[in-house]
Amino acid sequence: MNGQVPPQSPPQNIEEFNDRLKTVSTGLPKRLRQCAEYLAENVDRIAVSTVAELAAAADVQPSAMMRFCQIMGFSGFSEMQRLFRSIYSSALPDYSVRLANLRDRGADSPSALLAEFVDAGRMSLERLATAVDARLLDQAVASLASAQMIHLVGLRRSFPVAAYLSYAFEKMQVPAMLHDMTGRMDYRQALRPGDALIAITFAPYTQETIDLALAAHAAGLPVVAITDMAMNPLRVPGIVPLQVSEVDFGEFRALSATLSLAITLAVSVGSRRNGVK
Amino acid sequence: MNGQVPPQSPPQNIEEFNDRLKTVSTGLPKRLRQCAEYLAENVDRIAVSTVAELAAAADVQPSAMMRFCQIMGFSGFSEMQRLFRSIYSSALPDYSVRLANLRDRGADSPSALLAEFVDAGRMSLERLATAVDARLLDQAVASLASAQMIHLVGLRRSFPVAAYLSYAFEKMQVPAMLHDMTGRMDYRQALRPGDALIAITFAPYTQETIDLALAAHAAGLPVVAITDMAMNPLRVPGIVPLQVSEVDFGEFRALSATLSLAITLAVSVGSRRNGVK
DNA sequence: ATCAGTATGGAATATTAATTCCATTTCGAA
DNA sequence: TTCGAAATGGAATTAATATTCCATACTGAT
Repeated sequence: MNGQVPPQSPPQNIEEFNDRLKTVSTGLPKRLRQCAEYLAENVDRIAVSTVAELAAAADVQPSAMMRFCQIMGFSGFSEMQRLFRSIYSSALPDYSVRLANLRDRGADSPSALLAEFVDAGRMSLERLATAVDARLLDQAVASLASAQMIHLVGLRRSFPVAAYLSYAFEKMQVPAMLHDMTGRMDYRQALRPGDALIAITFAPYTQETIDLALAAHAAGLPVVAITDMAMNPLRVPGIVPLQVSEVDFGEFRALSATLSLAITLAVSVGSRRNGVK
Repeated sequence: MNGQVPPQSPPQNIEEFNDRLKTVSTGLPKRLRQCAEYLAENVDRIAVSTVAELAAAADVQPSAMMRFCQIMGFSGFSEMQRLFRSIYSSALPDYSVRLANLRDRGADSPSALLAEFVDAGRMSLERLATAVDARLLDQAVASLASAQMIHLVGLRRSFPVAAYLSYAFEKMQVPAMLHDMTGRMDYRQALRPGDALIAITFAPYTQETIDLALAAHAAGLPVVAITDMAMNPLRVPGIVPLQVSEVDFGEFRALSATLSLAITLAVSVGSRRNGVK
């Protein structure tokens, strides 16, 4: 019954894929139905598996899977996989290129720029939601919740984040001290046993932040680091690393993801301390 | 120096991968460093790309990428990819599913909270993108671009925004002054003809911010107000109102939309001043 | 039970990607 | 400046993977 594949343009996105899956899957013979069912339930595996793997998991022959791909409107498995791979990495198209294009078209009006930042912000938030390590987050909250005083350090680009944390902790009556380095004074003698520290720093890393964080760590205080990449100077054993990769635009980033993470940390610590559920 | 790869067991998970990345990346030659940097920032692409694609994106030859994989302790690219593919299929389906998972971990867990903030942030950004008045934005940029000096005021909850603007302007060498009210001193005599002011305030409005903004306005300076509601104390003729309605969660908000608007303003003003197209 | 039309399994082939190898270039010490 | 070692680019090789093909097994109508 499904021998002849009607010449059809392949699905371009998940919705089209699902639609086609639905319409196609009525009256499919056994093996092809297995394919449909397996793929419907395991959409996320398509991007990272080979036909052979998927076929084995669906308990059919690779050739059956191939036929199914064609019935779905793709030229073959590769084309289908291409769709899912592109969707998967949609969280990171090349922003600088897009922006360059936008500017070349003379569309550098403030509103166009805003659209870019909004977009970048949304992507950053999505990445944060998918990439955050819940275990590390729990760990960070636990170590901060029992601290006598929470020291905050973040300079230059990261200063707003530290400042916001300071505001949030004050609101929740959690003792916190913002090290803003005014007057080049680094109140590091304020770090006392029983305290903890949150350090926020992004490439290019600010030395003062690193120094204070390492000093606290050396003194045996719990340290939580909010940073960007995997390779950063605060990646040392014992420091809880919370990684945020903000999609940025040139030298600037909107800090959406970073602030969301920070506020989460603050509220979690605050409610745990105050016994609020 | 990196010719001989010490026989080493390959990283088994992201943590180990990151650790190894860190230790390895000191004193790497040019091309290999490019690999390290690219991969560090694009970890999520590894699962769904070919060596050739990654190499091209990192602007190196495939063989360089292969060498890097070996330095990382893998037998080759395939083994490294295997690690990321296995993590992918277990850890993250799609974003919305992931959010649901985060929430499922218990209502008061940090991860659940993070999901809420991420969601709130996204909604705020969407609203901002659709609700912003392009004309007012243009007007704000125009009046700021010609100012001699830009004064910034935002206290308490809004302070991080003012601080970030201050950072951004400094980066772009636009003269700006952050009125942070330390020591309860309000340098209002610093407001001079030819200057302009950006005031950021949200309900409950901080009196000092209002005062300074009104003083500037009375002195005939252009004033741009970043605020929430339509009815706010700065809604007076002559003050350019930029409205942001941040969706908040509990008592706190992540400021995603506000910061995006702020950074847009800063970059627009900066590039108009510096004549950058 | 027989036949025509499908469906299926599995091996054969074509394609694409990973990996290696080596000639050439670059870098740094003498 | 010269030499040797390390790094690099790119082509050649090898391995893996997708895709096709066809002989065989079903299925259901007569």
